[in-house]
Amino acid sequence: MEGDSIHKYKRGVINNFVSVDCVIFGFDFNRLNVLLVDRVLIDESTGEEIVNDLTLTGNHIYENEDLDEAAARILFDLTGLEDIYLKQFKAFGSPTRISREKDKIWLKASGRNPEDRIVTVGYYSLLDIDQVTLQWKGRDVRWTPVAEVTDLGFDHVDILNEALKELRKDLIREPIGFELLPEKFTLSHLQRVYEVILGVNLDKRNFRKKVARMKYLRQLDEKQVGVAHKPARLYTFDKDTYEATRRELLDFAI
Amino acid sequence: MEGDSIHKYKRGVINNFVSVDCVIFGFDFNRLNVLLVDRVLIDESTGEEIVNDLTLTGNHIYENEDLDEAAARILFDLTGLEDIYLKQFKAFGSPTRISREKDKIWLKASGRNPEDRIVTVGYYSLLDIDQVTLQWKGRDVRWTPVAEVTDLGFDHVDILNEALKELRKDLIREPIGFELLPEKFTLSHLQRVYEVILGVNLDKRNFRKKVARMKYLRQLDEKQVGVAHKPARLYTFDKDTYEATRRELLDFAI
DNA sequence: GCAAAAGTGTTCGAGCTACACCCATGC
DNA sequence: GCATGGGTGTAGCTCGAACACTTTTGC
Repeated sequence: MEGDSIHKYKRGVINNFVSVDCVIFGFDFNRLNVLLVDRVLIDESTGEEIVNDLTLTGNHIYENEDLDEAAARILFDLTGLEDIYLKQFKAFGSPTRISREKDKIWLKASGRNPEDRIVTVGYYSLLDIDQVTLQWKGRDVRWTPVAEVTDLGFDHVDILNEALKELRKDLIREPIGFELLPEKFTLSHLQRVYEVILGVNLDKRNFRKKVARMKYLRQLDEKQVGVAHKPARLYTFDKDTYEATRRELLDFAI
Repeated sequence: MEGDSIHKYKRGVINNFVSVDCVIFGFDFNRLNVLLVDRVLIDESTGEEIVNDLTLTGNHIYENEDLDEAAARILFDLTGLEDIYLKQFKAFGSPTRISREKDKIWLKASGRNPEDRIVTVGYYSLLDIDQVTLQWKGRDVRWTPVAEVTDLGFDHVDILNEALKELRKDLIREPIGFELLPEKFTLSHLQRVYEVILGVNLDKRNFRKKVARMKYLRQLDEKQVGVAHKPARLYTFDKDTYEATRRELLDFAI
């Protein structure tokens, strides 16, 4: 996997002034989760933990690499996945982004100058939670329910919150919910995606009537197997149908 | 005005790696326009024009300045206006953003290294076209109909197109159309904003029924004066009512 | 046979679409 | 008095909201 990555993605001279941070969302049918990496720094002499918290996954860009490429590279390094839903949502450039002591200590220990001004570009990603390799540059990676995230390194709580806002907006307007599910999914699972992320309860019958109108959600001749209840029909997203039937200008709301 | 600007906005050490570009939209009841600045370079010895085209307005950020501040500063320098609708819409970071010969010549003449990698953050702005001072750093500034823009310096055509896409999306979803109009406006003018930007024809009666439902568009006890037809009632946007009555989750569309 | 989730129809009201004529003003 | 845009209502249809019961499977 790492070998592929080295060939597939450009590596080159690091740009020290611009980075990309990825907010990677996964869904476990009960909660929305975000992929975070452990940030641990131990004092060599005393054995004391100086830093021990979590961050998003991010990286400086390479000089020969576009922003979208950098985000795809980070996502690939972290998950081994490609062709994943990935969207740039906001650039963060406050001059005081890095002001907490532990962030400065961490940067110094990583051979960086904590006084450097770094502008970071945020991407969020949606993927099927069951496909991920939880390893990144020797650091532990873990899924954490978004609702339980309280503090993160750097300004990553801000970045996560902005990603969430954008995700909620996009989820309402564009068909992306199933990006968090396996390729074949049930309508109940899809409904859960909307309920959990938007924090609402939806009526099952009304939801299904709505789906029936979306021709691009295609019913398959397959059912769930091995479940202790009436097995549900499986659906899939049909991209061609979506492209063909999407109405460019829906209603507008002033 | 310039004096104010120097006091109001931070000036400091320039960050050479990140810039902000502003796509400033104005509306003249027939067309959507964008504010562009002339880029002219004349060979001192021969008197020959080496470069003569147009660009968006942009600038490097200062080290002590946030991205939003930089955008507001640029907008202020260019228009003398503050508290104007301004929205970050996308970061542009292709390593080949600056590859055309005339862009390199221009940068060299401005004392920059054209091989430097610069990531730029795009903002778009909506304002009343009649309030603008058309002067910027000694360069001529002009309103140009968006439909007539064919080529611009650097990658500014890409930036403009992305801004337009974002504007159209936002216009449908959020009440921002009147940002392009004077504080008091008629419903016909508002309707024109939607028609021109979205490229559609709207029914006058249906449009007005819709507006009647939006309590935040408040009818004033004032009418147009000096027009050669029945004078129209004036409306204004009531921000408090908007904040109070906005429904956070409208309908969702899968 | 029981626990668990799948699947299905109707009624009501709000809002979208389409469509045509009279009104107030300046010149 | 005429040219110009302002201002208004109705009918049909689609879609959203609310609401309860039967079906199929594993155990």
